Amino acid sequence: MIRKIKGTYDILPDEIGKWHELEAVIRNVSKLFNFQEIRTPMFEASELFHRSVGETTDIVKKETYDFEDRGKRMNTLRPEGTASVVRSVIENKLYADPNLPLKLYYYGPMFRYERPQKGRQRQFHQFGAEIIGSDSPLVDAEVINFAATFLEALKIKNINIRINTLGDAESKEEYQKALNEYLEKNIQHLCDDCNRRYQENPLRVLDCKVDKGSETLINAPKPINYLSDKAKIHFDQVTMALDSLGLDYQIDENLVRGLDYYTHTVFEIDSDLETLGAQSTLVGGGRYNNLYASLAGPDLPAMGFAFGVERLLLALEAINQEPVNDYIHCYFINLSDIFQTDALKIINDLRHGGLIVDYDFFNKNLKAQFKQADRLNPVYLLIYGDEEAKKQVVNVKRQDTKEQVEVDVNNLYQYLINGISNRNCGGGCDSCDGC
RNA sequence: GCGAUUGUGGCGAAGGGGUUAACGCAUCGGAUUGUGGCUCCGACAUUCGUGGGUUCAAGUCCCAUCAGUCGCCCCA
Repeated sequence: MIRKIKGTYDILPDEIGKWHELEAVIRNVSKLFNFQEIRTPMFEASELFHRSVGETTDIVKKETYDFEDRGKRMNTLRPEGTASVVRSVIENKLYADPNLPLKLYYYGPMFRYERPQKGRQRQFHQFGAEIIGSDSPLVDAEVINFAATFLEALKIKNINIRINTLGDAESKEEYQKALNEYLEKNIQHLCDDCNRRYQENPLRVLDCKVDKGSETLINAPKPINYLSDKAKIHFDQVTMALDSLGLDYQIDENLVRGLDYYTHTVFEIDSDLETLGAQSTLVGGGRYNNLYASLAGPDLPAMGFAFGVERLLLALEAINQEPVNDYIHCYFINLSDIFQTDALKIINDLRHGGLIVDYDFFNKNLKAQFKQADRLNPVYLLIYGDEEAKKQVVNVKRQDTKEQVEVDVNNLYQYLINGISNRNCGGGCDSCDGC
C-alpha cells in the first residue's frame, strides 16, 4: 500500500465542512478590515527564504523542503508566507498603488520538515495578513486587532495576547551587545539548550521554557530597555491604540520570535485550550521594517501575522460545536427498469431545479434502498416503480411526517419545493426561479 | 536530530508460549420478493505492521526495521 508522506494528512469528506466554515470566516473578517487576498506560488527560488527568514534560523537551516529542478535551479517549498508576499509586491510593483498602505491576506499550505506532533505537520496551513507601506503605530494595532477580532469571530475566547518590542535596527544592535556581554558572564547558569542558543541565536535564550523564572533570566537585559527614543515612542503609541481598542494584552519582555526579519512590535496569541496539546501558539507576528529593502525592493515598512490553521481547528474542537446534520432533499427509490422508464430524467430535472437528489446505483432491493435513504437523511423519499411509471406519478413520502402522497410527474417539482425552504442551486440554470 | 509509547478485520478492542484469534460497532444476506429504522437468525481475519531469530510449538519471547501517536528542539 502506498501511504501518505510523513507529516501530511488527508482532509476527508466528513471533515471538510469545518474547513469551509473557517475559510468563510477568514474571508468575511478580512473583508471587514478591508484586506484583499493575494495568492502566490507554493514554491519559490530558495534564495528568497534564505535571505528573508534568515540563514541561521532553524526554519532555513533544517526545516525547508529544497529541491533542484531540471534546469539546475534550487527551489524551496514555502515554509511561511511573508517572504512570498514581499517578493510579489516588489516584482509586481504593487507599492505604486496610490492607495497605500497595502492590506493583503493569504491562505494556503506551507511546508516545514519537522517531526510531526499534535498541532504541527509537515504540510500545514497558514492564514496570514500584512500591511505594507506605513510605519504608523496604528498599523501595528490594526494588525493585532485584526488577529484578535478573527479569533472573536471564531468564538475562541480563552486567549492570551502578548506583545513586546525589539526596537529599530539601532536599538536592536545596542541590545544585542548588552545581551552578549551579560550571557558571556552568566551562560553557565543556564540549560544546555540555552548554551547552544547562545552560540546560534542569543535572542532566543530569553524565551527558554526551562530557565523561565530563573534569576539569570530575570536579570538578563531586555530589549524594551534599550529602545531608541523613536522606537520607544512607537511602542508607546501602539499600546495606546490597543488600549483605545479595549484589547486585553500583556507586555511580555521576554517575547522574541524565531525569524530574523522582525523589528519593533512583535506579538503572539496563545490559548490554554486542552485540545491544543503542547503547541498553544495560534498566531504570531510583528513588524518587519527592513525586509523590503534587504530584498532589493523599495524601503517599505510592513507588519503582519500568521495563524496556524490546524491549531485553530484544534481550538475549535474544544468549543464542542454541534456538527451540522447533513441532509439531502430527495432520495429516489427506483423499482422500475431504470433503462426503460423516465426515472433518470425525473431525477435530473429536480437537480436542475436546485434540489439535492441521489439514488441507488446497485440495483438494490426495496429494503436496501430504504436503508441507504436513512443514511443520507433526505427530506423526501421518491418511490417510483412500474406502476407509477405507467400512471406517470411518483409516490412522495415526507420523512418527518411519514405521509405519503401520489404526485403527478408534471407537478412533482412544484410539489417538492413547497415543502423545502433551503435549496442549493446557485442560480445558474434555465429552470431556476432565483432561489 | 533526541526521547516515550503503540501497531490484531472497514472501525473499536480482548488474548502476555499450546494448535478453532473473544467480543462490540459497521457491512451483507434472510425472517419480511413494493414500504425502511426495532427484533431475531446467519455470513464476515488461511492470520495479528514487516523481516529475521529462539522453540516441538510464536499475536504472545528476542533482535532489527517500518509506520502512527505524544513530547523535546523549533515554530503557526
